[in-house]
Amino acid sequence: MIINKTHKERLTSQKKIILDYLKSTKTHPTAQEVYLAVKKILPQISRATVYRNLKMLSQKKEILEINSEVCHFDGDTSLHGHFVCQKCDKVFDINSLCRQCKAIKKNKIKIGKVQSCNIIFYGLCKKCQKK
Amino acid sequence: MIINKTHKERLTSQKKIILDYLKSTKTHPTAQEVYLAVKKILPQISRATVYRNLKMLSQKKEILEINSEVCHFDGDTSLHGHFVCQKCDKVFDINSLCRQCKAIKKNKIKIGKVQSCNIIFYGLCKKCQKK
DNA sequence: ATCGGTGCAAATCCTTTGCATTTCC
DNA sequence: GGAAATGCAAAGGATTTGCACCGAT
Repeated sequence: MIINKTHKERLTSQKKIILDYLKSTKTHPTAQEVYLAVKKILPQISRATVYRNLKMLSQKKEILEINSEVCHFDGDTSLHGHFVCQKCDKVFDINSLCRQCKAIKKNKIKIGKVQSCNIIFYGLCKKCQKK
Repeated sequence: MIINKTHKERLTSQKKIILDYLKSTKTHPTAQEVYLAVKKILPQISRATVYRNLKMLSQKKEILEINSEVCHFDGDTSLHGHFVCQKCDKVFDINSLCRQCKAIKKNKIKIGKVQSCNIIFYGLCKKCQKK
């Protein structure tokens, strides 16, 4: 007799704090920045745990991975684009996305089934332009 | 008296072959794949040279960097998007980009000056869906 | 002849993994 | 109590760098 084991995921304090941090910030932190921020609350946390949780959370679409040159994370999973400054490496939200990108996101494409997207513009932010 | 030195870039056979390869293929190769392909023509080439040239060429916008989970390169620098299959890691071109993305690409944005963009959709390609 | 580019090997950086231990349900 | 998650340290993989030599202009 085969028993259907339900491998249930557990909510550890580490995971909760990582997710809370990402939902509360708008800075689009890197894995390293998440690690440092969470370390202030849980000083004994290891990088491995942060990486494992970030990977799991983005697989389950609870957070968004922004694959620019260095990977950033976003707790806001609504459809929006990003602007990355090539000088200061800051990430900004771009909320005005057109119908066509939204249509592609919603599977309206011949190539395959779309699950997520990354719309990134690179350039110099206002602040860095003035320097 | 200050002499304006013109640090002139040289066209080495290595750089030419790397660029030719990228312009001739539509497979969006990774750095490793470029290395292997170019190695067939120039067996003594080193990875360092490939990395150095790829970086230089994309900085000068002669090629395009596609920052998905693993970085791919594209010799076609015209404005277009990509679809990356999360199973087979193949990259497909998406040529229908919306007016708004084109407008953003053309600097019409408050956040800063746009220099390049990366529009990537992730999902399963037709072939992998059938498996 | 100059000095930018190359090849090599070592260094670095980011991320993953194996394993003993802890902790959530 | 038992599986899932953690912390640690070590491994892995991709990319960069230092340096002596080579070769394009």
